[in-house]
Amino acid sequence: MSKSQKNIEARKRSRVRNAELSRGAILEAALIEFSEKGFAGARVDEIAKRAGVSKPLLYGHFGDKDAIYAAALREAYVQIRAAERELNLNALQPEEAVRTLIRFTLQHFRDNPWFIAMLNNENLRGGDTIRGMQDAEGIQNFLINELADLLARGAAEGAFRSGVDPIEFYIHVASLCYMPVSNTHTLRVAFNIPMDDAWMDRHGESICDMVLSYLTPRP
Amino acid sequence: MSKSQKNIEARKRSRVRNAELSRGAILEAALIEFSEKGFAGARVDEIAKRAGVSKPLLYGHFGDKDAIYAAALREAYVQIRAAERELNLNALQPEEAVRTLIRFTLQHFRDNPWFIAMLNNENLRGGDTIRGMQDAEGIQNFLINELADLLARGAAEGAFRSGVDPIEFYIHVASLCYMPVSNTHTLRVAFNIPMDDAWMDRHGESICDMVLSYLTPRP
Amino acid sequence: MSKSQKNIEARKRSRVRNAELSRGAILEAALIEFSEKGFAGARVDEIAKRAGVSKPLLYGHFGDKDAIYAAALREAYVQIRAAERELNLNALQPEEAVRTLIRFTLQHFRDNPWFIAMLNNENLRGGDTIRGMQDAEGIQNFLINELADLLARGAAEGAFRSGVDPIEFYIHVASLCYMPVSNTHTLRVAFNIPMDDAWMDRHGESICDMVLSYLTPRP
Amino acid sequence: MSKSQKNIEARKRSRVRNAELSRGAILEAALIEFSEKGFAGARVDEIAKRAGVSKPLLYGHFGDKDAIYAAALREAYVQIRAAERELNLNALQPEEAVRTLIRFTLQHFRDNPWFIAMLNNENLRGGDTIRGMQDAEGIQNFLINELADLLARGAAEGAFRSGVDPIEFYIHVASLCYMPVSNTHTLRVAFNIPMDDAWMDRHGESICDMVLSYLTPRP
DNA sequence: AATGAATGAGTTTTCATTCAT
DNA sequence: TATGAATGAAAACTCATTCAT
Repeated sequence: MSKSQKNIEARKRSRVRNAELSRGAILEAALIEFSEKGFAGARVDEIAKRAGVSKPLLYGHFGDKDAIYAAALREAYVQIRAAERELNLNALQPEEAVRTLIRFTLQHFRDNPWFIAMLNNENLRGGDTIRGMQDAEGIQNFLINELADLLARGAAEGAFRSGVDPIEFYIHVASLCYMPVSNTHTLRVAFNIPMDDAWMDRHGESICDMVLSYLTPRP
Repeated sequence: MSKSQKNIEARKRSRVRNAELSRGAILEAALIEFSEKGFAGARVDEIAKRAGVSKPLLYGHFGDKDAIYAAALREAYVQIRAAERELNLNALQPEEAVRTLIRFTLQHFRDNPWFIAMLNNENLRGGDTIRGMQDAEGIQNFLINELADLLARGAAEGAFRSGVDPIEFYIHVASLCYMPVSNTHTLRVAFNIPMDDAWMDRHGESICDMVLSYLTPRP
Repeated sequence: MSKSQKNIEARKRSRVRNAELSRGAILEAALIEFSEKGFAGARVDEIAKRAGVSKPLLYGHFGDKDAIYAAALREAYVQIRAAERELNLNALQPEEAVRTLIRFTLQHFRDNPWFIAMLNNENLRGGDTIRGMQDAEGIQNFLINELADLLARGAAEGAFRSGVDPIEFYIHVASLCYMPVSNTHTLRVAFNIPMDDAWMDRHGESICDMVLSYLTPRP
Repeated sequence: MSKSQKNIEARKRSRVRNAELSRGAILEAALIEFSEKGFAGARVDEIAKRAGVSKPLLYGHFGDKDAIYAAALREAYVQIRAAERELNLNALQPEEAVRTLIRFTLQHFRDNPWFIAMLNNENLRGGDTIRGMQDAEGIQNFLINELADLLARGAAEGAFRSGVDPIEFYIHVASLCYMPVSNTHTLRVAFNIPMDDAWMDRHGESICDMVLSYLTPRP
């Protein structure tokens, strides 16, 4: 479950003591640790060691384990939102844009398993932490706005049926892409299937088919 | 996250010493505890207390925390499979059968959140335990067989397109129903939507639309 | 650390429930367990399992772990005394008798490591149990009497110096034979020597030399 | 079974946090506890309490109970070797040197019963720990070298027979001095003898007689 | 006489958190 | 700002012993 770890590296190199670097290094370490072990399984010691920081420093920055977790969860969203901004659906034909969105979403989940892990953990915990996050609401507005434009454009061109709610639609797409990644291990065993890259790629195309058949207007 | 607790109740009532009853009570308690807290967060003390049993008895029956967890995971599948057998898709028209399957699956996940919790936890742990389970492979054969029959029947009648793989198809259905339940909390905040029963019911119908549009043959 | 285990076998064969057989089987099992693990390390469960007996039966016979230990310690002496009665020093020339005694003693310790283990454990415990044993005093009278005869005979024949105290003498002999067996492991490492059968045999002859040079009258 | 406890005392006096001092205090406490109760009977709680230290600190320093035991065993050898260096046999006439060695060895064992206890425990455990000790081999080289010199000198002067192996010789001496101390309790009961200081002193002289008669050249 | 089922009281070990410098 | 040293509280697991049949 690799992550950028820019700050961790930077902090280790620099002899200068820099609060911001420390903070960033701790966040990256926390993200790794929490996503790999869950909240209860994560160890503050391990986060400190990974960040190359003493525990008192870590506590000084964040307060307690809950606060570190909350910061790491927010960091997960920050990082994932940054990646999503690279998507530019406006430049593509509607149908192609949908295929691009789906392939991107699936690949995105496959590439960043720590994000899925953080979401799953947070949901298992009942969402207490994200509910308390100040600026969390509307956290994925960017994507939803892009999608709303796309759906409108497709409907205007006659390529898509009209009246599709962008949020509901996005949840369908996210569901179809999320679950095979999130539940890889249990699916592999329960259905005795490989769940390797080839399978996943094929499954992605199947998702495209389903979604597009849904969008295509009926005669 | 309520669960049946039949054995727990029975054990409390009976004055008789009965190993099987104790085992069952422990399993029920373990299922509750592990699904609510995850592996690392679960407390053996709590399982014992909930089962109305001493810790040594619990360890005597299962060995260690890992073994209790493994038994609880298997129990989750056992219980969920039992419920699935009540579904009888053969008696329905193909399209109606698909709607029934989807509504059942969604409701099933909503009614048994402990099952989703167990699956998520196991996937977060990397699937180590289910991979080691002896009889786990092909764990959902019953459902897949029912589905294969249904898809074949629909195709024969001209109601469905042909060539749909039942496993792939089931994974789509499961994905669409699973994620909104599993990720209720983060979705609620990220998209600022209610995620209540009404929303969920509507979403279920939307899933039906998508899946049926996928199955419907193109002209 | 093999032991006769006659009773254990007999009990397992017999379908008849026999209190004496059970007692014997428990004692043998206890002797093995206590000599291998010491008092604190020994497990009552293990004793019961080895004896093929339920724990309540075991407790019914002896009372508690201390009592089992006390019975096993007595049993150790009973068994070792039985073996010593096979020695017949009277039939031999004095010098040969001493060599025989030494070789026997050394071999005896090598063959019955559980005896040494029981003695060491009891001494580590401060001898509380043997001090409380009723008939323990003068537990090795047989050997001492044989020795007293031997020394007197040797002195009368001019082969040995006179005035050697049989108990003190026996303690020297026992010391020389006991320690290399009892401390095999630490000696092997501390002096980097093999402590194998060949070494032990040679050491036995060296003990004979020392003891006989002590007994031999000076000019 | 008293021991020096220098570090324990020092740590209690000082308000300063000092890892080395803590380590030393734990070692002293562990040596006491393990020698009094054996490995299985020793309590980590008790070691911590005696050292005036919390359990986590103790585990932080050593790892687990096995590791504490291993460190205590090494410490036992370290302390006993230190004491042995005070012996200076070179300055004495050969015969007097042997008497001095024997009296010292016996007194050494009487004064430091924890050392005998540690050795006995380790041997009861099968020597697993000492076998794994890195620098354990040749642990008593100093004494053996002194002895080799002494035996050579005695032989050169005609006081001793020649060809006596120093290790074998030392094992005889150690055996004669070790067993009466190690087995005091069982000997007392088995032979109904006092085993008090007077008896022990007399026994020491008897050991001198035996050893010197062995060393004395025959005509 | 005998035992499967059960447990109170520990025992080792861990972990989030703080102290002293 | 930073950290090595330290710990209270709790967690997993064990064990001698007893209950109910």
